[in-house]
Amino acid sequence: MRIGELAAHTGVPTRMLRYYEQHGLITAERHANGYRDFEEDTVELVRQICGLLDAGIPVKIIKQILPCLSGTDEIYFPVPDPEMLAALEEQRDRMTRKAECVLKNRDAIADYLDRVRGTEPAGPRSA
DNA sequence: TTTCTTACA
DNA sequence: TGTAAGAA
Repeated sequence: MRIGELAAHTGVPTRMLRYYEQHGLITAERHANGYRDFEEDTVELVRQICGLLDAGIPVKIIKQILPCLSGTDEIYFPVPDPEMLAALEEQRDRMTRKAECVLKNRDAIADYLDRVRGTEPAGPRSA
């Protein structure tokens, strides 16, 4: 599929998709006219990359764990390299802190909404 | 119309 | 990341 379609399927702007490709996060074939041709699988890959990026993981690290991403959301290292493990531990901690912050803000917003709406309806909250 | 590259804000 | 220009 072309970049526009991939963008439509993933919600990621073409600008970023080209950026991902530049950094080797995703790959694409080329049509005779120069247009990029992405595999169907790239849709899932882009979603995984987004998740990682949203979690605050730098492209540099993503490049390292990319070959360890299975078709789903598993991450495994056949041969753990100490440097990478250290980087991953740091990322894990950052994600933990970020998650706590997100939860905190979610509750604050949910609380505000409940009060503004008067009382009854408590919006859908997972936890 | 859509995409390409390069470059600036 | 968004947007612009010129070409295919």
